[in-house]
Amino acid sequence: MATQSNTFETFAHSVKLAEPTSPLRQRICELGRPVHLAGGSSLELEDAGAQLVYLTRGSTKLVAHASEARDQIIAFHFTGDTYWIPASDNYSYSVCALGDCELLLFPADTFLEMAETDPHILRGLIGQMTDALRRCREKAVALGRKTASERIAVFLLGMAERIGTAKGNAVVLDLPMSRRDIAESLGLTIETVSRQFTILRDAKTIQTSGRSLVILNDLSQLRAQAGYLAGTA
Amino acid sequence: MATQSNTFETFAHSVKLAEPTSPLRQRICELGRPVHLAGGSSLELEDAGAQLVYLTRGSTKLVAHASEARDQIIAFHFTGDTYWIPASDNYSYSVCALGDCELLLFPADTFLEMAETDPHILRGLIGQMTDALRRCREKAVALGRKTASERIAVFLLGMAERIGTAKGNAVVLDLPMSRRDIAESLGLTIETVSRQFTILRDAKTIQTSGRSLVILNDLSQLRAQAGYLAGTA
DNA sequence: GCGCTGCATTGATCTCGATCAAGGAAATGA
DNA sequence: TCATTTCCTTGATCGAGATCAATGCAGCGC
Repeated sequence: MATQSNTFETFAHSVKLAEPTSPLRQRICELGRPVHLAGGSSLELEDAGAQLVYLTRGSTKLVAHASEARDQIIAFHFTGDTYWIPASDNYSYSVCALGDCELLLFPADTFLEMAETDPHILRGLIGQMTDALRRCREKAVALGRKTASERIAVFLLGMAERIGTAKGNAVVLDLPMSRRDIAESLGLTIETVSRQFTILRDAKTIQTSGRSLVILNDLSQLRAQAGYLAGTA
Repeated sequence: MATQSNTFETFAHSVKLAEPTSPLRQRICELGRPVHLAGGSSLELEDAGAQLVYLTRGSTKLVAHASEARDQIIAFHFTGDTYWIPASDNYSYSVCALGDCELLLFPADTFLEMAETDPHILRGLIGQMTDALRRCREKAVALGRKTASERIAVFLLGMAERIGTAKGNAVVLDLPMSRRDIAESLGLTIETVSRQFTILRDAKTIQTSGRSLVILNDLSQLRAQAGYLAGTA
């Protein structure tokens, strides 16, 4: 069907697969399992090893499950992102849809085996991974050394960059994740997140409307609050 | 000189470079800059872009500098490790020697350009990066969701795996990093780290001798304290 | 419309780890 | 050997954010 071939189309473009006629490309596309995930539902992998995901449409959260009811959201992903789900080790990992999603799922080891001969794909993957690593390291700094208000500023700026739409000097954000998700991503509680939003609202740095709409009125204020190294653009 | 050629030798082995006669291998080895770092001294990169490091001998810490005097140690590395130093973005990064070190420094972009045609090397790099990413994600869980005592347990178990030597049921650790380093790696203060060591010592879970020697007497106790997912080996 | 349910906000209190402040032990150098 | 410095440990206090507890509000089915 049309949607499905489109799925492979955009994926092929994203990882720089060879032209459509290439046998490698065909083999890889056959490997990919298209999955539809309804909002709120999650992909439990039951120790199937590391997976490579291409997110065709929608937003997901990558969650690490620690002991008890303590989850840490490792990363959010949006339409067009390619990312790894690690095999479960000390924690188990799952992907959860924030809204309805379409994704392509590849067993990472088989994918790599197939791609072994194609430097283009490998190079593309390395790019994806350096990106993921950079983001994860920045997250580690935030979780290890930042206050609640700094973490919120970092979060909002990060979201602005990835899913914000400019509107004059302001940026409009339609957040697909709940307050709980934000809290679990930032190592805080829902209440703290909510209080920080209130503070920013009172300071006119942001406006909110309903549960998901946030307007960032003062980006430079947010940057000043983010605790970034002075003199960084 | 002998040491230097050994340096390249072990590096070539680590990233699966082709046999010694290969011209690519020669070019890559010429690209690598051997650096000696005295204990405590650090490699400031002054925004020279991302770097690839091969640590021939010694231990290093990879530090992210956030605003003011707040540093977060992203990772420790030991003899034989290959790792990326990200280009500075919102934070600046530096590598600091915990003791005397020998390392090989490559500009990441040039290295990748050269390696572009060699699937073996690319594949090796992907392996390194998935490892780094897994560790960084586990660190994010620890920093975001774990108590001080859990973090210490995670740290000790991690070190045991990487640089511990088994001694019967116990593991002997000769930690190359200071309490301050441990604190900066775990998002805690020196005092808290010290207190947690004292608690573990009082519980006979560990013994210490001098500043750097730690003996882990009860690994299963540490594992139980680490807050790992139940039922994980 | 109305009531139900789940999410978000706000307030009161508590707690873990940070901060402040001394001591004590180990490495370093004369 | 002793002095100096640096690092580590221990104690007392403080505070940011967690926890506990309502209350408010948005979305949804009826």
